[in-house]
Amino acid sequence: MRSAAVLMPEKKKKVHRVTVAPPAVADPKLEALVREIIERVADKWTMLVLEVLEEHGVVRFTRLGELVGGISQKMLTKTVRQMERDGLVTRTVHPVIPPRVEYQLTELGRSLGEAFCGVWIWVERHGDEIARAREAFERGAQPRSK
Amino acid sequence: MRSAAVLMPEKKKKVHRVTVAPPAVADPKLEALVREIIERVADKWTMLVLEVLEEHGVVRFTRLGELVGGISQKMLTKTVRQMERDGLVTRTVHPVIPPRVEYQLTELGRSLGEAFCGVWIWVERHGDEIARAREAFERGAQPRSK
DNA sequence: CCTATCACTCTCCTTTGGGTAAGTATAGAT
DNA sequence: ATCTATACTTACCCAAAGGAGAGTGATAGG
Repeated sequence: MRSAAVLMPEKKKKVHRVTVAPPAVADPKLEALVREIIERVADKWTMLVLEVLEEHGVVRFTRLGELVGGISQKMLTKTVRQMERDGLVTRTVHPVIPPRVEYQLTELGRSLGEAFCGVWIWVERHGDEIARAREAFERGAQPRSK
Repeated sequence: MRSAAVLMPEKKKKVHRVTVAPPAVADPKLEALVREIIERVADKWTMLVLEVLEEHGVVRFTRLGELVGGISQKMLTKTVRQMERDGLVTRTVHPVIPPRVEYQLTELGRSLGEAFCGVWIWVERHGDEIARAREAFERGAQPRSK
């Protein structure tokens, strides 16, 4: 707000340091892989579909959507295709007249589901603690700086 | 592409069924809570910050960014604030001159980190299988419909 | 005086996520 | 002839995610 730059046109430059935090990693290529998988798997819909398929076995498209709940056909298709591509589910098309497509987890998918099991349990067990922490935080209204 | 609707202006209506998949849930209110927590926690940055804090203990802002890698200050601040709000981390401000702020997991945060442990292990163990499945999928080039 | 440091915040802008609605193909039922 | 059901795809559109980069405030050190 205080016209400062106008007074000294070609000076500063400042460089200002990058905003993205560079190296500091221990294992570059393994890290990159892990990073990518995490990004793919740490997705709301993927986790939800995974859970549904884990406890319902073989499910067809529309039913899968109902079980997941609140997902649009578009996102369901996209999620399931991605999971197929990643080898987490199999997609079986029965060439009958009203089309019938069935999805189910592969061995790989099932193992991922099991790995997530701990998280589901955690959520069921500690979910309310988060709710309480959030309320307390809002109430306390953090006197951060200023 | 073939002007069909113009020929019969006020007829069909079709309703076309909703696109979002309604009820079909077993436990509405618990489901909603779980859903919300999952959405909050199944986030790339949250998972990454959680892991870094889990294995480095107490870390300050810039260092945390470097350890996570590839995160912008903006996202780091946001992620960490949210985690603080949810009671997963504590934020300690030391009122010294170049500011010094330290982050560390709470007991709750640590337990979540442990719950995710299974997923980290899974990724390390099966990550390459996903990579291979993906290649195979691309190569196979799915002859779906058409 | 200038500069650097830290932990942010703010603005600007592009990319992605994701919902809605409609279209498609096909066969059997009405 | 029209309707229905299934599993999609496509087009349109808006909102949120998230990067780039500059600004801030206080102070110690050159």
